[in-house]
Amino acid sequence: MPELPDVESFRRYMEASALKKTITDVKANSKSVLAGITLSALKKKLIGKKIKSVSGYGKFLFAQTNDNEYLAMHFGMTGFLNYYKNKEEAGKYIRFQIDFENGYHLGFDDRRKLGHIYFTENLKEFFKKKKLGVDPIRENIDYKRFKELVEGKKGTVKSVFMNQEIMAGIGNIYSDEILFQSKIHPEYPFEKLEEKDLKLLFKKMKNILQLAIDKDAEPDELPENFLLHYRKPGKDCPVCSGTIERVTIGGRSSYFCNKHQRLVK
DNA sequence: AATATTGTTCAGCA
DNA sequence: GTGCTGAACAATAT
Repeated sequence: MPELPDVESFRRYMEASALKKTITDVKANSKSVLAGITLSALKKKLIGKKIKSVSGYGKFLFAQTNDNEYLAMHFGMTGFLNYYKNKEEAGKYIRFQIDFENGYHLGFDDRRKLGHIYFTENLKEFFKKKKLGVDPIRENIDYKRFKELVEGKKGTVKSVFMNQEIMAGIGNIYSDEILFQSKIHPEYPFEKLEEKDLKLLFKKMKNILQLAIDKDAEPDELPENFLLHYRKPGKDCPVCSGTIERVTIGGRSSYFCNKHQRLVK
């Protein structure tokens, strides 16, 4: 589930496994996995180098080399990392792989091939090119900053939270969760929100993302009454007597409670 | 067998 | 310029 909390767990995983080891080879098994760089160019950038640090921003993960350049990863819908030694431990859908001097490999596993690998010399430039908005967690934004970011935004509440150009990192699952816990319908017009709604949304956004990060983005570790355990039409709402319904926004399924998330106030 | 899926991007349209 | 919709990308899982 590669939204912000998931990417943060990948960051820790990579930090714990792939740091400070000399890279001996780089492989790409899928035509579409590399974006904006060829395999031969990437090899020149990585072989013989080490990863110095790993950082996250929005749904991107960045591995900084000792040349102060960055391998950037976006995990699409089904991507994750797998550090392993023996072939038997390799994931089923490894699209990209880094080999280390110690005989271990870091695999980029991505069943649906919607993830991409980039390389950049400059993070700021990369953010700009990707039109990446502010990461609410990594920048630890306060309410004032949040208000500035969403000032004047139109469209549905859900689409504003999903829009990576406004704030980076929140996807379908966590935007639904934030709205569910804030008791706001996903199709409610953003511009009609009152100050108290905005305050609640901000608070829930911070709380939910931080809790998910603390729990390593493991759904089983998150509270039983979170919507993410009930993403199916007809399920009983875990916090009231309502029923979970589904509506399509921006081509994605939004789940919400038909009783405590009202479209008309 | 039909339908749904954690993401991004782009064309077309109002 | 804004926002919405659908399609494309791709491969399962239920």
